[in-house]
Amino acid sequence: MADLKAGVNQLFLREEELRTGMELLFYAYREFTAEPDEILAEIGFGRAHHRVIYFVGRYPKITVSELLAILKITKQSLSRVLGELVRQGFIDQQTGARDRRQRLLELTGKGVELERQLSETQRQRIARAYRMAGAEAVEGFRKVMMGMLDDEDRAKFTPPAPARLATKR
Amino acid sequence: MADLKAGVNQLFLREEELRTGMELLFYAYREFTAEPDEILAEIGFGRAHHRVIYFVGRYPKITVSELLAILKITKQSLSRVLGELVRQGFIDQQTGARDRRQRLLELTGKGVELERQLSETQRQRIARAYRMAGAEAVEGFRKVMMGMLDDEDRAKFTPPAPARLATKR
DNA sequence: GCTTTTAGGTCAGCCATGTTGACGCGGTTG
DNA sequence: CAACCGCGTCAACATGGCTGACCTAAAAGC
Repeated sequence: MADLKAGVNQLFLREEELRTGMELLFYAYREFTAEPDEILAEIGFGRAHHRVIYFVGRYPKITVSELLAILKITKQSLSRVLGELVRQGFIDQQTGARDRRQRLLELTGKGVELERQLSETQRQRIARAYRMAGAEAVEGFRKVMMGMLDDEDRAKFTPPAPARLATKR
Repeated sequence: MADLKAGVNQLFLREEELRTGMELLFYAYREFTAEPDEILAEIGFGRAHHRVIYFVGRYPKITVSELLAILKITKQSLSRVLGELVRQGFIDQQTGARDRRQRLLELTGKGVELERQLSETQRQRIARAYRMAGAEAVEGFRKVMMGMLDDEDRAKFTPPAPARLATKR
């Protein structure tokens, strides 16, 4: 009887624990994107533009197909926002040297500035959370988050050389 | 000189650390929603329907305004998906006893079944991540995630009585 | 008891961002 | 030189946000 009760209770706790995880992800993601979204709205951009700017800043000289592989959207969807960013001078395209079909993407000065501005609040939010939680908690956070990813995405974090560096350019 | 170098290196690590946090959130959220999205697409629903079903399941007899406060969308947006869910028999509305203007929302059997099906993959994903990372890591994960929230959302987790229980019904 | 506020719904239209499908151009490669 | 590939583009559609206007019925305030 006591055993049964303990079992039930454990199941309940587990259920609660899992729900907590789901909700933390939902709320955190929403608040994480809220502030940049406001800035973006002012200049007529959306979250999609932020993602492109972020990853182009993260991986300078990234090709369009590499970017597509990261974002996992169609090239038509990417094209819309990328085109605007290029036309408005936030991103530069240069023809690949080795393969002249490729467009290597890079932030302009203006692009770097916007990226910095957009990500600043997010960086602060994370930095605050890390500081409040402590180094050990951060390690746990990373472990759990990694565990949520599929192998493909997990690979982007583990190796000394991220996937793209293994790709011929 | 050594000090300077250490400082620079620490800054770099910090920058990398923060970027890692941002990206973990991006990838994890995307994969977290991918599987339910597929199921939803088959029955002509979208992610918005899932959110409504989830929170109605989580808080049976929740009112429309409480739901709006959680989701932080407009009532017109909610109305669209909630209406479909009610008409198709996934959610029941009953008039509030104390306040007859209120519609208390509840999942039907059909709704419970769909909720279970949708959340199952997410539960598994989280359970897997928790299991792989260990109890201590989970505690760290929770701490960091909580630190990312604004006070308002954080309050939903901390108290023995969630905000809605303090609300008169 | 009358007025105001509140809970909820509805119509209409706009926007951002995702999708599919088809097609074109130029560069690379077997 | 043919086939494939990287990239771009046109067109059409769906989802899910948004604003603004307007409605009913119930509750609350005076």
